[in-house]
Amino acid sequence: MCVQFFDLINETMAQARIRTRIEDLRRKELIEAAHRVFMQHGLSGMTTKRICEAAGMSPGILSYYFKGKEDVLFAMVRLNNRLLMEGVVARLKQATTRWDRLEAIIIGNFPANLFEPNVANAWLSVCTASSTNPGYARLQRVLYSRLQSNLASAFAGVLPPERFAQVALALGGLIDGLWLRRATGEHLHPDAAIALVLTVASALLTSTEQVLLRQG
Amino acid sequence: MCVQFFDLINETMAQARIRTRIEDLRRKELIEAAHRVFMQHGLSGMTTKRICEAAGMSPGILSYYFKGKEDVLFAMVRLNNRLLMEGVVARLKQATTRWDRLEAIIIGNFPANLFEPNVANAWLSVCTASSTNPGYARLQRVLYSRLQSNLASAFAGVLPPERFAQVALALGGLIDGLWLRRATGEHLHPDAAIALVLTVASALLTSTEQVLLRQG
DNA sequence: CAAAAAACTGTACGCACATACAAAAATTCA
DNA sequence: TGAATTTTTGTATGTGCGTACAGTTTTTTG
Repeated sequence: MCVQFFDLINETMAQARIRTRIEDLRRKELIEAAHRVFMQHGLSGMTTKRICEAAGMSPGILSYYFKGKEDVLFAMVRLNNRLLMEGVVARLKQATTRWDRLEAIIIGNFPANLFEPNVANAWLSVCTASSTNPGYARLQRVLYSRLQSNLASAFAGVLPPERFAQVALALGGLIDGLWLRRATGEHLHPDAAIALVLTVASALLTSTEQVLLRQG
Repeated sequence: MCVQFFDLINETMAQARIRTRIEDLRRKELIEAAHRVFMQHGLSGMTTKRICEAAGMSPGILSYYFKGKEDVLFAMVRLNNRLLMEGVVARLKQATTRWDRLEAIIIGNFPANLFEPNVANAWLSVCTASSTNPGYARLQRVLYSRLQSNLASAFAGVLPPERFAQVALALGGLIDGLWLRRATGEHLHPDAAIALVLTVASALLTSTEQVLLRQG
């Protein structure tokens, strides 16, 4: 969930007008600065002033290159997605059996360099804000459905719909819950989180189901 | 987790000075108004103005009866705890076997009248804020340890420490994750959530462990 | 029924923030 | 080089917020 969270459709990228090299550079710098501030201070602490400061620019520059704060945030989310989804997709492509795909999804949801309190808190910030902000809510929906379809690709043909819904909710919920725990500072190694989710997955699936998953 | 969340030690209550009847009444009204605002708008939307408005009073009244906004929040949390914990405690007392206790804990974590997007969002608000606010962080720690000790009382003598840690993390994480999913508006009946957590618990425990739990 | 105390009102102050924008600096171009 | 354009700066404006408090109304008291 959390990794998929950093995803967004690149629609605005497609209709982007031609820009100067400097404009592209500055936008990139600001987005990266926003990313750093976001990770360190969370969503509510991500002020325009801090972003500009982190980028080494004057406080008013943001409104010159972006429509507003939200604009930067969404650009930032796009950037993160591009970086993070590569790993997940690569893992999924290497997988041969359905069980490998399941493992790839779970492992991909706990990247060692991201499963940290700061990142988890930043993610929580957006989860919380999505209750009032339609933009974030839409984002959440996209990410949720991506995890869902990833899991569906792993379980396709093995689990009946009803049972798939149960397993997917358990695994997805557990993944989210572990990120939430990490956000509160609980000491939890990514490998331990992966192992736990896999343990639950094994426990939840019957032996015949597991055989099917490992051979398909 | 979420139910325990509304818990707080009644220390400030104990050292409370004698108050007029009106003062107690107004404080109560303001706390209940804060609760309503909190549930509807989340933590960040819980402004003093809105609270006073919801209580049908003038905007400055809050600073007359409370030290500040935080003061109201913590009073509100105390109130919620008193209301909600009664149900959980009652269930725990009726339980005879350890398995009954486990069921009581899980059921108590998904009260039908509370497992709703508004409440879940409010809970998430505080989870998020606890990363920066030490007061909220302390609250979180108390609630977490309460769930942990509740689970420990159910599994005592049956699971070795290491295995208990695993099961407790899985169940606690799943509970949190399901609340988080509810916060995003996912349609999820409390009974379904309870059933899911119980299913995972059954799947995670060996048959001999389950026998021990059901007879102790 | 005054006088005193309590309860309440509305406003004003200070702060943090997003955003807009005029002016200045840097860069490009002819 | 000198004008035109782009880029950057610093600040100003407006908003929303928590809080304090002087003043007003209501209640209690003797």
